[in-house]
Amino acid sequence: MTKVKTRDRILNTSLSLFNSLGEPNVTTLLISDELDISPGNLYYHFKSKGDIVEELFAAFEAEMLDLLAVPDDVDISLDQQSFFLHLLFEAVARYRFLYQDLVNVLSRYERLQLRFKRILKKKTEAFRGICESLRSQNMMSADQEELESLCEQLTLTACYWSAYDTLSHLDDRESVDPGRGVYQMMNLMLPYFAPDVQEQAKLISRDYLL
Amino acid sequence: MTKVKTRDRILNTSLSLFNSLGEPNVTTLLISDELDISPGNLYYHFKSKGDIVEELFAAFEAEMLDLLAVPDDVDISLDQQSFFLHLLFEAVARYRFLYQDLVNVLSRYERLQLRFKRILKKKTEAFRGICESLRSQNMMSADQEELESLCEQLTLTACYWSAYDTLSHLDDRESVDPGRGVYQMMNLMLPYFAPDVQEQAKLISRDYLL
DNA sequence: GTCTATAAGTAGATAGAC
DNA sequence: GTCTATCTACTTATAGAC
Repeated sequence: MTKVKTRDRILNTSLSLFNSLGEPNVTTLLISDELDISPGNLYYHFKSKGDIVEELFAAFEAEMLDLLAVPDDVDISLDQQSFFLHLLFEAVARYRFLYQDLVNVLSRYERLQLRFKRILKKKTEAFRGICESLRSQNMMSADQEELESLCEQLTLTACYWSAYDTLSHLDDRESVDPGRGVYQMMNLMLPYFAPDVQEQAKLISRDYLL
Repeated sequence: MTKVKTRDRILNTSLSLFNSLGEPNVTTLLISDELDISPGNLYYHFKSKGDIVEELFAAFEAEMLDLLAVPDDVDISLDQQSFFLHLLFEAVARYRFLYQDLVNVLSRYERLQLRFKRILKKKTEAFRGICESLRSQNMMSADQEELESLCEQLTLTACYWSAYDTLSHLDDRESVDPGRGVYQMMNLMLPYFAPDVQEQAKLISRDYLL
């Protein structure tokens, strides 16, 4: 049978507790309690709480870098683009504990700072790539300054939408719906689309509102 | 001479430490140390750390509600609008500790949740008011759906710009420049402005880039 | 691999003298 | 109003038995 290893159970449970309670509020004791194992056992698998955080971060990082490795010499369709956004928001939502208390987490685990910033930078670059692809297909028009501002706005929104959304229902922090985020991102780009593309984009984005 | 009361010194120092180190990382001992007073003395003035946070929050809330009490039957000019944004970003920057670890702070001081959400709501309403004023002056055009999405985006950005900006320089967290934030907010509205207004808005917003 | 027991450290908060 | 001393509670982490 599929017997999940304790080590992985610790990671899974930690992630889920971090997401729902906030990483700083989750003690190693709570994690081991939730798993019905002893604190000592937890420390057999991870030499510190920070190690758990770092390993979760590494998984997040890997997913992100994989997702953001967009080939930049290919024409991108609106559908591909919204699908990309969808995946992006799902990934962020899965590791939302990082974003919810970002400054706090990054200041206590300093080694993550640079790596997080690198991901942020890649995100902006990916958005720039997408916009430039759309622009080269005459689906979008924006001057350099507008584009720069837009891509930063997209990065900011990709980061903080889930945290902002969480505010609306701080009571149950289990569920997060990535749909609204995608919708919002599409709306950010909308004004820069060509008229016919706008219509198409509106239809796609509304689907994400469920 | 102007002898500042200990109570106020505690508030000022706490605010400044919260902003630069993050509220969860600031202990009552650190605050009293910084002020060269004893921990006991601090607890003479405030019966708990939470009380300090709540009092700072109350000041933030008062400033915000005052600022957001926009009369909604008056025509608003672009200059007034950007000035409003400027004040808004300054106020947020002054209490940025709230935003940097928002979920964490609100979950530990539950009584602040509703009040914070109320401010958020007022913010969105203020933006809606401004947009509708501009719209009634034919300076702006947007359908209801666009406007709703835009106002939410403005609220999100007003909240998180300073935290996002902090990421770029996590090393020195003393200084925050509200200018970029205003620029970014103006850029969000820009596409919905009438052509001549756009030109004017671009000039204004660029001034904020310093 | 897993447990129990416990050390070591830190945070928030209080008591009582001056 | 301010100080010193101290308490309680909690968190991370380790030691050593099974």
